[in-house]
Amino acid sequence: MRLAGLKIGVFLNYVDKSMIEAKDPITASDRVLIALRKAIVEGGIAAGTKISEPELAKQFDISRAPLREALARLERCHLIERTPNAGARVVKLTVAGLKSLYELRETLEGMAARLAATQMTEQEIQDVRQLLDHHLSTQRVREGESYYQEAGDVDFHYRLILGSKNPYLINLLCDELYHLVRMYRVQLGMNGPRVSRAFDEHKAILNAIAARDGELAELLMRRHIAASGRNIEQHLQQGTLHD
Amino acid sequence: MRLAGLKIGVFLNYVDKSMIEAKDPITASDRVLIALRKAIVEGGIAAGTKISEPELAKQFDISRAPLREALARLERCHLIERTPNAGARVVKLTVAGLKSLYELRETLEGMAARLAATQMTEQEIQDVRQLLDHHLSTQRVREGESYYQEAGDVDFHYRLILGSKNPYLINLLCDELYHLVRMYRVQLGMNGPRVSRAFDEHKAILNAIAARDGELAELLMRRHIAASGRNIEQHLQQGTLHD
DNA sequence: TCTCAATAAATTGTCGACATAATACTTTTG
DNA sequence: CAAAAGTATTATGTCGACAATTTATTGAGA
Repeated sequence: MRLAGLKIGVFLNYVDKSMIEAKDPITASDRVLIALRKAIVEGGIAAGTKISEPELAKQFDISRAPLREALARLERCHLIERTPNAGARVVKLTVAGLKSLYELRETLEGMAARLAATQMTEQEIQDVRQLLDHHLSTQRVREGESYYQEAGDVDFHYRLILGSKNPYLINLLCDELYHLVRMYRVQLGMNGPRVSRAFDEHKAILNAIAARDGELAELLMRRHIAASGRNIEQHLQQGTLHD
Repeated sequence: MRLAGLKIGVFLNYVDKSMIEAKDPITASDRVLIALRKAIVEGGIAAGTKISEPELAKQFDISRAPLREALARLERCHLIERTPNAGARVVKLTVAGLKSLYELRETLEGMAARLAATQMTEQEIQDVRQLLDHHLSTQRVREGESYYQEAGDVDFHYRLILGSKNPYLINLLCDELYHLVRMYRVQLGMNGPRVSRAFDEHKAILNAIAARDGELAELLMRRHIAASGRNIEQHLQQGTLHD
């Protein structure tokens, strides 16, 4: 399964084995990457913590070689920051960082929605519609079930991004930016009342795509992302995490 | 020198020592990264070539450890593609890849111009204006001098990107996408007649920014990028590089 | 007591070698 | 002769150890 020059293996980074069949012989580097990423995103390793290579290597019972490769990939996702000859630290969650991140995400997912309106096949659109209906009926979205909160929202955005058919954009959103976005959401306990409203917004976006109206799809997606960003920003400002 | 959470060391990837003072104690990995990147971008290592780790390590007289780190960073720039347990290959230049790349670049640099219109200081705008005037008078742009072709165009875009003040966007355009863009331009011998016209477009974009008109700046920048992309696409289609 | 220099400890960057998986080649079989 | 299976070779992934640099600690001097 290929996609215009980018192998599907790229999406191994996206969501754990559930959505994409995991590649069987996961290398040791991949294993610690997934474990470390989960720990960082979910706060198991606190934001701002210094990363100790010898300590982590011993903890995962591997050499420093595959660990360093995993760290390189974490840096690529902006989850850690490395300084030459000094070491790595887990990123801090800041208001300025969140704004910059969502500013970029708004543009990129808006672009994805616009492209999806012209690039998605009727079948793909139909599948997403079925996905939304399924979430609505089965998961009791309007009551704020956690399933939709997590996987449902992810799945919807995921399909539209893939629908753009632009491999660079896909790689960017699914691999390099998604985990940091999720880190903000998870560590700030995003279970807000926005869930049900987000569902309606998803439907509106899909309708625009089905109508092949790229401009409208982009506009609605940008608003959708912006609203989500403001929602997180509120939690971040009134939380304990300052600057 | 910091910039809202991203160290300036990031820009070491951008253009060799000329524009940003190079960090004195370059690590061995950095050295081979710069050398390899130059070789790939300029065609010294042909597109599509299989990368042999032992061979390159011997060639640069280093171990495989720093070489592999350099390769990881090259993959980050989309200059090579790695498959687990198989190896790495230099990317191929394709029409589809070029379109996807410029589709993304159009969006991102448009965003940069829009943000620059509100984020750049009057001093920074003045500096860019001075830069353009200097290029016009000294380098005889209108006759198609190669200096403007290379460094001048780079420098203009570079300053606007920095002017966006968005560290993620800056990192993306300057580190991850720029070298691949340059690879297309260099390997297709872009010395076209677009040079003088590009200069006028630069002036128009800067005027919009100076007027703090973000929407116009974005629109003009998008057209500017799109025209450049079409220009390269023509060379690519009629060249020897098919598919 | 505070500041600065010198030393000591720890960490990162690099090296050479081994284990495992992929590729190329040879041999066997239909 | 073609195709498939088995073997041989090469390359990638991983390991433990050394060198160079940074950070922490100690000591000296004002």
